Amino acid sequence: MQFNLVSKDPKSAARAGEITTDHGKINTPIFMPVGTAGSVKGLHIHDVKTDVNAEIILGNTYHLYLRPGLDILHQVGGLHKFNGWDRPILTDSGGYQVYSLADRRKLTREGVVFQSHIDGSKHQFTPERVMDIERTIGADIIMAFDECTPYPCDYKYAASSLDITHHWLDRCVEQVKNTEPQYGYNQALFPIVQGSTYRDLRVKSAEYIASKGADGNAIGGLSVGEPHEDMYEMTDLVCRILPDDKPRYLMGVGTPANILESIALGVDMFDCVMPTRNGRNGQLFTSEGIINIKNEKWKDDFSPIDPNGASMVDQVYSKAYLRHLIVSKEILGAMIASQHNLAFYLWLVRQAREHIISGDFASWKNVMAAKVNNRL
RNA sequence: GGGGAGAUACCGAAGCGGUCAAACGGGGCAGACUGUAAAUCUGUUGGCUCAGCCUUCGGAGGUUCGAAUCCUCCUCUCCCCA
Repeated sequence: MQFNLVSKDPKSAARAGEITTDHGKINTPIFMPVGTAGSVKGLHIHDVKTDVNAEIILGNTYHLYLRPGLDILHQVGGLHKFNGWDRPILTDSGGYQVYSLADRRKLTREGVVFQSHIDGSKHQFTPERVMDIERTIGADIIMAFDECTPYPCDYKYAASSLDITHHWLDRCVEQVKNTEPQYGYNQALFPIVQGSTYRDLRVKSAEYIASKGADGNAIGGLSVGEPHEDMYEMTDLVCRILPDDKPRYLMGVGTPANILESIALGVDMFDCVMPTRNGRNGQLFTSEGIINIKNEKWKDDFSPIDPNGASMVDQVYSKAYLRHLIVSKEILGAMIASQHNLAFYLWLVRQAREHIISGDFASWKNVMAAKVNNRL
């Protein structure tokens, strides 16, 4: 994997770049649709590619390991072959499930024992095991196994958790070094900075992660309920330490405004379930602001979902029709809303990239960040 | 013509003398959702000058300290028999 910086914004830390993988190039800053179980919920892979114009999508190690399981993924030749997506894929390691499934797992320095949310069966995830699983899934970018700490998180816990995450990272690096990709293309390991909302822990972690010389670096443990100011403060702090010539990935972020602000701090990659999950629940993100399409006021608004929208669905369907579909719990409603939101997110990061290259990102960002936060 | 059952808030449906402005569903309205245990979850849903008051359980009377709940008549629905 390679990263080339294309352009830097003179008035902020924003940059435009290009990641090259064996499955093609990724223009940064980029938003990566989340496809936890091997599918971007509600969308055909064809639409993710040609309508949303996604350049890379996510898969999840924990979920894919449980279902369909490694046998199937190995038989078919990896996730790309399985779901038909021939562009880059990134897999999260299950570190987020250490957080979100906290009441069904036991964490030790050795690893984590999960109780499956599907059938209750027990499974052990160690850094070595997770690397093996990510090898079998076959993503282009594989995430180190970490603990995403909750918020709030007391200092003592955050510090000891960080120590474990760093220890696990060493083991991930070692395991990746000692194993080969299974399908003939390369896999890049991204380590993850943790440290909750504590400056000294974040600095310590960022310095440690930077010292590993990975192809790209991630910032985790944010957007878990902390105030936005804390999230930006930590992101800023960490971005100043992580190497400039490697992509920076802010995990799990976020709202359109979060993404714009974080790009300004030097982040290159994002992922979030928000466009799909919130879309299914009737929340639309548009260039003019946020719409709760379930609200009564849209019932007779026959204008396009988003007149400036980048997706086919924006032109074809009206707000009133989409409201009807969502309110009626029609599957198509969830599909349209998800597709619209993802297309908007991808449009937004493409715009950001263009403005970084043209040199007016900072001023554009300030206007746009306010606009996308409007409640319509 | 004869016999029986029933009418409760937007809808369905509990309640069968006080703790009932009335359970529970649905619908309506609003909110939440950030590396997806989420096509999920939460709040609210008679009115008002709102820790109190007013009007409500088909209609009109009545019994009672007190009625959605008991009695009488009326209106309307549904079922069975002829």
